[in-house]
Amino acid sequence: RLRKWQVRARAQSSMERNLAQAVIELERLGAQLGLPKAVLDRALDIYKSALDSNLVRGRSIESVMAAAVYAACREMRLPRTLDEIALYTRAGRKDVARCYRLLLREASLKVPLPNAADFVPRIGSLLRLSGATIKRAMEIIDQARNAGLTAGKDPAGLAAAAIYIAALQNGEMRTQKEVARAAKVTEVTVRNRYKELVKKLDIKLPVSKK
Amino acid sequence: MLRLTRPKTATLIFSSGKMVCTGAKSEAEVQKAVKSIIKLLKAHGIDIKNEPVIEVQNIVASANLKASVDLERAAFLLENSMYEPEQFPGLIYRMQDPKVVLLIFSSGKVVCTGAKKEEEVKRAVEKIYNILKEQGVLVEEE
DNA sequence: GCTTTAAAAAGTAAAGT
DNA sequence: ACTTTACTTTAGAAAGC
Repeated sequence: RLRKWQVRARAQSSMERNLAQAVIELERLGAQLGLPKAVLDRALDIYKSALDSNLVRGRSIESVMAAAVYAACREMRLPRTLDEIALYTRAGRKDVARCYRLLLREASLKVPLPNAADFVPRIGSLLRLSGATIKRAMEIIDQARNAGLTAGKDPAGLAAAAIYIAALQNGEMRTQKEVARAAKVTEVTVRNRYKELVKKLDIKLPVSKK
Repeated sequence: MLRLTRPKTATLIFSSGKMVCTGAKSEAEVQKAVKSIIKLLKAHGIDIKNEPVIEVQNIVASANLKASVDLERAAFLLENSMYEPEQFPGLIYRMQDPKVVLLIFSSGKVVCTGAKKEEEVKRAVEKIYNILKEQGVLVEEE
């Protein structure tokens, strides 16, 4: 009986130690990514459930926490790409992605599909665009979705293209390079998405150059 | 661990005598590849007395459903699926009956992997086609 | 668990013209 | 801008780390 008690105490203390380090990791990630407290709280909850499902065994606290943060961001529709989060962790994005898949399967976590519109506000504010342009970009994304042009495409790339078009239409032109940098995708991706949107949604552009 | 290429295959050869042959398009191609490898080994003074026992471990096949797929709805409706367009454009569907994994794309193209028999591939492709059709996520065109 | 091998799908990326 | 090469995902076996 004493043995049983000791085993339980040992397990509990190791869990507490793990959690304590995880919180330190969470605070570091949260500060570097500039995430609101609500997201961090949710990430901690996800991490705790992962801990209870023993899925942290054998992998780094760092990657599991990064995966939990990514999941929390998606749940709260606060766009952060997996690569962005992986940038601040020692483990590579491959490891974080693996932990994220583990959370989905083993911890039966349900995360909503990423919506390109969720990326618009942040990209828009980085480019100091007006509310009207941001609204317009979201409308374009809605149209694209209804036209079935979003399947399989990177939401960040779609958001970037929609913003590029909206800005052009509202006379707040930003270069493809600027938009690409803000959205963290390449110029080529912005260009490809932009061309497809203009063609298939027959969007008319103001005095265009090419 | 050596690597050779002949009839468009790559083979890993282990000291135990076991080999892993990949890249062949048919079982007949595997037979040809294994025979030529044995011939090659013998030519280099390595004797092989037993006949090779060949087992198919995995078949990778591509198919075309000839209809586009609404991946967002499919991801929502299918239980064993994973769709993360941020990381990969295809929907990953783990089928239990023929135990295979299917990568489903919005174009209607499909990749089936994990099967050990051609018949399983056919069954799996027909099965997802019907599942997708019943779920109303197939947009027949053409 | 990781490593190596091959192939397909579609998207994104990077480098060289 | 276009092209080429390459990497993302999936499965499976082998033997060793």
